[in-house]
Amino acid sequence: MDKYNPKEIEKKWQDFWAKNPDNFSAKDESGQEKAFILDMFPYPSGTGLHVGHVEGYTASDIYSRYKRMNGKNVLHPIGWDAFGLPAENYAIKTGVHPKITTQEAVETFTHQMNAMGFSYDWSREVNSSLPEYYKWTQWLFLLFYKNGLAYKKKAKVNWCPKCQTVLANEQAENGKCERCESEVIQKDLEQWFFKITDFVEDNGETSGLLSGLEKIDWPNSTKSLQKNWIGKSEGAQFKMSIVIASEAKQSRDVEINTEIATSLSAPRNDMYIEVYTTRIDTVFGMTYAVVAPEHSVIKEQRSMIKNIEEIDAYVEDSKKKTDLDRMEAKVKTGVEIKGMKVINPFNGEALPLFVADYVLSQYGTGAVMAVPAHDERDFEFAKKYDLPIKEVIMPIFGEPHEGAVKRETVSPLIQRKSDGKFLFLKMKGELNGVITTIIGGIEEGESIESAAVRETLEETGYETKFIGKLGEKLESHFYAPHKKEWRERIDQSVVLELINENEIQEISNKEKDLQEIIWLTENESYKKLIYESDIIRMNRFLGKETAHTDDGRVINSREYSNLTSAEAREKLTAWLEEKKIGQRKINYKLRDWLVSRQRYWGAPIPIIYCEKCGEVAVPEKDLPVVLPDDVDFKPTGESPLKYSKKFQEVRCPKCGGEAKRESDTMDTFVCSSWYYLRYSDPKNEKEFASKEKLEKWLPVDLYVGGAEHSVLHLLYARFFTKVLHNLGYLNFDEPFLKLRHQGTILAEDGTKMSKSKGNVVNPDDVVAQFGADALRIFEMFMGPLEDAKPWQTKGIVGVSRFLERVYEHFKRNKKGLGDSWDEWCDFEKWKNNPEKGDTSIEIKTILNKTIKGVSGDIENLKFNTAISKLMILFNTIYKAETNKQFPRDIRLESSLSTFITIDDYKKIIIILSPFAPHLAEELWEKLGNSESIFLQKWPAYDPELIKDEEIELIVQINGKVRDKIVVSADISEEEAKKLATESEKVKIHIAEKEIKKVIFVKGRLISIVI
RNA sequence: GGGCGAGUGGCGGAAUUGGUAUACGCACGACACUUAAAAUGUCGCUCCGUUCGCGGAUUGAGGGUUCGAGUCCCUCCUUGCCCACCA
Repeated sequence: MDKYNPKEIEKKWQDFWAKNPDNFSAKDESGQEKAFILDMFPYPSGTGLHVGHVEGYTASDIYSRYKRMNGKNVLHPIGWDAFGLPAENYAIKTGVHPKITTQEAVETFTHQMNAMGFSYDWSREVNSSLPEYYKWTQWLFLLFYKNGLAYKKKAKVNWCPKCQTVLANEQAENGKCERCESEVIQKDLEQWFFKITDFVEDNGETSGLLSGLEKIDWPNSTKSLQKNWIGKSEGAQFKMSIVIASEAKQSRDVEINTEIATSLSAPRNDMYIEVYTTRIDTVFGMTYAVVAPEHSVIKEQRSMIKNIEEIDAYVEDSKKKTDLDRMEAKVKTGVEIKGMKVINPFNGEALPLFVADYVLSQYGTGAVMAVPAHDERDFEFAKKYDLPIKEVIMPIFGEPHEGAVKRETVSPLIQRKSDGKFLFLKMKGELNGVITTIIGGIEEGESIESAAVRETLEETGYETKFIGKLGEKLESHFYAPHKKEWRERIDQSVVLELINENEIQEISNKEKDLQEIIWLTENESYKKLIYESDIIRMNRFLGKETAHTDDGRVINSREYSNLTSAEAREKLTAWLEEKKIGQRKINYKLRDWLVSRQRYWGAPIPIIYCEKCGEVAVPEKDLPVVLPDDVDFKPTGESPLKYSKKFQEVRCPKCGGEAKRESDTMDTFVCSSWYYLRYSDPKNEKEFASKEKLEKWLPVDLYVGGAEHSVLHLLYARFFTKVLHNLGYLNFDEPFLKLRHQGTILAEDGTKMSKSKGNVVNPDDVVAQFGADALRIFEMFMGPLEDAKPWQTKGIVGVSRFLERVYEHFKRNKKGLGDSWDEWCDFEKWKNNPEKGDTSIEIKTILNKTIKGVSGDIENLKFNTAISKLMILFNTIYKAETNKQFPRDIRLESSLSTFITIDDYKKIIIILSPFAPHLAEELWEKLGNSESIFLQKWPAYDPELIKDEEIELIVQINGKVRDKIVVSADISEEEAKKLATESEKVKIHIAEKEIKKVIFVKGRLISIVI
């Protein structure tokens, strides 16, 4: 037997698995418990598989093999997300048909996947670009259409001038095309949409896209990305009447204007704008209002607008701007609409109205109330145009508020008796004749300007009050109890500064005076609740010149003053509803999904336009609408399908008259939104999948794929599942119960791998050099599955050496010194060796521990630690056997003490097998087995054997490790204490001191406090 | 600007979820085998000190809770990813 030769071994077993596909196929008929383990199906690109693919696929492969060996009926399929722009763009450049490039890429991918030893069930392979697949994509489109969930609408859409197609909002990142980076422009076009917004909230029995997140095991980051994308916000929408500017001036009186405002409910006044806000509690701070350039008020009230030319010019100007321009504009721009004012219905104030493109037309009502004191954008705008800023929210200090962090104890210095009202202020100056620093509190409700700090000095009996502003000399006053009045003190000068907790600590170390003063006022109370975030909030409130946007207590708001923000929102909204001026309103950032594309390489939308009958669905019997082959790909702004006569010209299915086909195709995300369902029944010609098989295999138990799909694919797939659940086709409403992302594999220097940098690692090269088993193990060993990890070319030799050693060790464990494998491996002798008896206890223990550990690690997808445990197992055995060096026969003799029975040896090979399937099959065969190792049962561990009889008890003194003593594992506390105190090392440290306390943690440590 | 993570040796990373920090691997060093090198094997490898027994420090910095903190709490710093005028 020769050296470990992965090339030979791997080829051999890949051929074997290809000839025995049943080993890995999912059994429709089996009564065993199912496990659906799914990889995100790849886009078969011309560049082939990259190391990132290999990472995710290896993880799911290990998991699948493990589950099969644990008696699960595993469905582990693969397929191709084969439609898409790159193939079409390549066709435009070279004239090679996408069908051909895609087919070639699929072959390359298939070849590479087999070369990695992935145990897919190839009998269930799907390809979204084949008619037998997209027939059902079209069928699903029609299902949506018939249920009012697919509709056509003229819409302002993101248009990529380079790709010559419409993009979904999700694909127009930062105003740039996701694929080609060109700037996206806005176009008005007839487009198809899916009503994804109908499924944000629960819909009958079907959980919504939001609430459904709560019941699935997904990474939190992915859940929160989806939540943010949906962007739910709860607020109020209300009408503000528009009045002629000159009239508004006369009616300052609140009563009158409130009447005008409330009279909006009457039909005689339809002059109003409607605004949406989540901060109705700040409504009394409104000092102007803003509409988006696209807002209808500009078109409808032209006669009222005095500066209409100026407004038109501004609107024209912002129309020209792309979304990118608008976003990148550092300074907000806008123009006042002269000649009209809007009335704040709450106080009747007439306020100026602006048009500005910092307001988005697509969100809410396209109009907002502006509260510069409490909104950063409004603040910025108000500063620029010199508009008034009116504060109506006061932060709350020293009181529980949203986001407050409760802390039960604080250091003595800032434990002050002041009824929970804290503001950390440092007063530095002369106090009672001594230069000193004190830390003071502020009464709730007092603003910093009126009463800065109150301090009671108990030794004088006088309460002292300092009045002034931060950074300035304060006036100090004292309260004379006998006169019951405040008097000014002139003998002290104190400067007030804001400080944070760290500084308080520093002061405590440096200034003893301070401590004394504080202690004088302090000694009754050591424990107090304070709120850490107060310091930050206070800094923000006092420090920067900026809007402060936190909730707080409402001020300057008539009868609503003194309410908290939350209370005020409730009451103000109720008032709006009562007066019929407005109502509660929930808005979402998520908009309906634009699914039509003016492209060739996608599934045609199965709709026919007839002059008589209008829009007609293609009848089910006519599906699929096949994509024609003879098409000119050159983009024109319209779908290439428009120019295929054969495709275009069609009879109306209703009236038989002349008609035309819809020439748009579907977004590829439509194809990938349901492919996981198809795996359950991939050959079905009558249904997208039979109900019975869907119920057998779905939902997906584990889904592994890149985090870049956190929003698009994963949201759309959930939407599809919810629709199908809602319509009674599925008995589950979340498709993927457990989701894990593989982390990005970075280049060696920690940057992203990219073709342009030339630092892409090609898995083929690694396989050629080290073998697939080595690459699999290496990628799993690099670190946690979900972390981003840099590639380390040198690191792979470590796992390669490990595999070599496994192979070498296998050889060495055999009897005989001949050269041929048969002579090396006298298994009969090994099996029945009467002198050897059982596996040595040390090896048995570590083997059982490893079985337990590796099993647990695979369950938790912690492959890096699983591999390290396997390495430890082999190192232990190997080391024990090689503790004597050459000559070889002595070494073999020495292995007597580490003898392993053939049954235990089998267990070792089995637990290695999911990681290194080729090597494991090879060794398994060499052990004389004819059946594949992957048909074997995963070994169970013996719980008796993993218990340690003796442990190393750690002895700590005052938290420091001072000794380690070997004791029996179930040692009692008394015994442990006795043994510990008898230890010489411990005696030295205890010396004469008294033992105050002993903490005993069974089986682990004993901690002595002196 | 907002959201979510992460900071542990020269490097990738481990740590039973509050109980021996640095497992496993890479790189590095010494030795063995060799004419030599590679390969392989054995030993060493956080830092500082050391009389070679051991002592001290250490998980981005500072503070807190605890008998005990990489792990929990607070502040600050650095960094990654995603979102970004959504009222």
